[in-house]
Amino acid sequence: MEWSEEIIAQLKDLWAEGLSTAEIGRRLSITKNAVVGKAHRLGLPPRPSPIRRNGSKPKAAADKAEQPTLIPPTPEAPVSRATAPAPSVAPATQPVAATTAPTPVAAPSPAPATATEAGTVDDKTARKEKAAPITRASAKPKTLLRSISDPEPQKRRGPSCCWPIGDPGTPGFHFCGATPIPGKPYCEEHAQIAYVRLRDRRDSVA
DNA sequence: CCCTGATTCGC
DNA sequence: GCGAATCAGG
Repeated sequence: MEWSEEIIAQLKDLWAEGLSTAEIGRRLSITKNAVVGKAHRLGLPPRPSPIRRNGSKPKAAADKAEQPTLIPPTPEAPVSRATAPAPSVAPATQPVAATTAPTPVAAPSPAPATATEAGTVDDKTARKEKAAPITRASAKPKTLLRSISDPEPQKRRGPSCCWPIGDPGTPGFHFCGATPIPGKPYCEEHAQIAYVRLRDRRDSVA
């Protein structure tokens, strides 16, 4: 796997957007493991994980007998207690990023009755499609990104596919812009990637 | 069972 | 450095 700067940039972006590792993996046509692994190596901020590994290591780690690592008795007791401190600390402008809604299912398509295509396919499979959690236009207040001609495409003209092309923050970045499928934020091409069947998403992309 | 992310470890 | 295998919680 060649982690080009661009790929890495996309990974970072998607990661920052709160997409699941699997989601990111699908989009980059790689496995979630690759995503997670790379993310860690890149030192990307970990996201809420349900698990905490530590109890046991059936693997070779088993012999990793924990050394009685003398841990200094945390000599620090600076806490003036109470939450009073933090005097001139940041004005609490901490945006906390979009960590809130990883999978908001922002699908603007309210009616699952998209018989158009769903009807034919297996009911379950069809409805199994999950809306890409990508927030419409990964337009993060990246300052420099602002310079893009129009931050709100679908505002003035017809809707356009907002699939990100390139790395947000770099000159070449842009959104797909193609005509989206009615009721969806992406064009047909990207909708296929964005909306994945839960059943056989394993090898979707390709 | 499905999902999820984290860590380990052979490559 | 990479990522499959594995682990582990929801």
